[in-house]
Amino acid sequence: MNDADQDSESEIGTDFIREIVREDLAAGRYDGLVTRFPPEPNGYLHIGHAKSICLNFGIAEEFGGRCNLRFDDTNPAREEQAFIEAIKEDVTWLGFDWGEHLHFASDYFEQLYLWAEGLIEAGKAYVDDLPVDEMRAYRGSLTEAGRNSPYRDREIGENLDLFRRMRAGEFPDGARVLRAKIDMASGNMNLRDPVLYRILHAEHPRTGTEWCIYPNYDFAHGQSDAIEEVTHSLCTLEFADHRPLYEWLLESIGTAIGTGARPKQYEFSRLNLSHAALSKRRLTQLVAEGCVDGWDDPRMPTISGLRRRGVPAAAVRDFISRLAITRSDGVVEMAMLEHCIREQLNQVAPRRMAVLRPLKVVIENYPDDKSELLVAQNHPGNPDMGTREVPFSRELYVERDDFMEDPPRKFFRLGPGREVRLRYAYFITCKEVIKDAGGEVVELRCTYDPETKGGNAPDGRKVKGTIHWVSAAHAVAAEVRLYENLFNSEEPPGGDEFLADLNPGSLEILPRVWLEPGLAEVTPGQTVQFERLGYFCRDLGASAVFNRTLGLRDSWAKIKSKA
RNA sequence: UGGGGCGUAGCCAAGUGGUAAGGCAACGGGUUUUGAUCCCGUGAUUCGCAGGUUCGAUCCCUGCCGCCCCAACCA
Repeated sequence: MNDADQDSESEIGTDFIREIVREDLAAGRYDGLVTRFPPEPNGYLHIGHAKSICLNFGIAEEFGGRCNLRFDDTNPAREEQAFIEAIKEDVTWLGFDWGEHLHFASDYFEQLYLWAEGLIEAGKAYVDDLPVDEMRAYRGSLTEAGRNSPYRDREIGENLDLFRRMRAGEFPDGARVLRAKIDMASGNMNLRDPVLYRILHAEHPRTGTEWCIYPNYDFAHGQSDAIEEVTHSLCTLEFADHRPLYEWLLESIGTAIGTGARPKQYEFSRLNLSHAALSKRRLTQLVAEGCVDGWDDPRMPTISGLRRRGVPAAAVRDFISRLAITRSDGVVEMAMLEHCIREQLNQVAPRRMAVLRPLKVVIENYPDDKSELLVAQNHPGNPDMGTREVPFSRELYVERDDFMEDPPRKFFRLGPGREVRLRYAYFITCKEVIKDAGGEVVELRCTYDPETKGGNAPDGRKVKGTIHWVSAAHAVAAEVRLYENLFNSEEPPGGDEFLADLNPGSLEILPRVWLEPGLAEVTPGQTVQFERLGYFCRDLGASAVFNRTLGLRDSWAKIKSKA
């Protein structure tokens, strides 16, 4: 092995799943490595799914295997074609490619059905007529064993006949189900004769009305894995209790892949993010109740929401790569994600100037009819990104927060009599504060020092503060949307109470902000840094709207709050 | 009176019979025409608790405590 190989080897994680994959491959237990990402198309993908996507596709890449995109579309009552399309778009945006391996559990309905008949013939499955509530009662409880259904010992012939008639559409929804015959006294509820097929006269997005019985998750998942020759079936912890059933079914059906081995299921803990809700149920509710603008609202933790917010896919991938794949559950702080976003954007976002909350400044000693173009760097840390010209004139806008009439200690910005630097322009000194009848500051009269053009004083005099600005006559108006966490609590409460925890200030709209003229050219989806303010992304839809991806770290805010 | 998991700093975690990596956050300091970036520095006498085995335990054993998941014809 050469150095390069060792380097790439060391980049592969050492989590327990990769450890298992490494061993299985070294021991030759499989012909190759196959993983799969298996979403149900009943909603949009969120950042928790990104963890699974990065894990499954990542492992496939690292070990020279492949990862299938498989839609687990076994419940037509909740699934839609639109979700299928959205999910494909999100996986692609994240940077992964399933190649030829786009699959659907519904592709296997016929095979699954045949296997079900096989199970009946082997005396391992039966048709049960118990109504739902009775079946629940027969199932027992967490501490009490269940009882056998009175239909459990039907003849194989009768079971086969009934199951075929279920398929033929002779019975209404809910009339009967097909159950595996395992053990009604098992401590594992999943083994108390789990339902395998239910009657559902619903139109399926892909198979239409061809079927009126559908396999459920347990009967479809493992077998689909086997059909696709998946070697390592990775899922989240809540499915750990299903593993014995997963294995029982593959064993009973007798499927095997490659060298005769079977797919194996491994579980890892799901991602929880602070100040957010990461379950499809809750996200669906937020959309349905109009708490947000839709699945791609920039406040949503969905992949499409992050995208619209201006978060680069690379930042999401980096975030996921810093997470560990373990079996312990916890809550990852939003600050971790924010760090990854800033780190990424800091490198790639061109710098621009924009004033969000304008305060007019008049430079009294600057000629009324004059304007000039000043050179500004597009990225101080990366000269390769070049420079641009920004217009300067007598009347400007600066940020209201950059002026204080009675500045506290450590405030380095504008105040009566103070001198500051206008970024890439001149030093200016505040000479007079103009207020309206209500005592509100509405304008600052200042003077500039022509000798300081570009931002440096020939006499070597220093200035503590540098503020951004925009020329009033040349500025372009736009709307800016400021986003904060959707929830106040680190961990929003369960049930429906999570809605009460919604942050009412999660969206603030600034209808009229002023941008330096060049900003009119930014294309939808492009992110720039408004200097000293944060990263802003031109909205995908509305024109002249910028979404704030994230503010810059603000140590002044800390100093101020301590004082 | 069930079954399955998990407990290492505020958060995410590595580690493993030989004396606790790293990242995020926080807090100091330096550089700076973004109070940004960047750079440097600061944290566990201790690994849920209590016993035991051992020359030595976070790692092995026993007991206890705490947290998560499971009783859809959802996935």
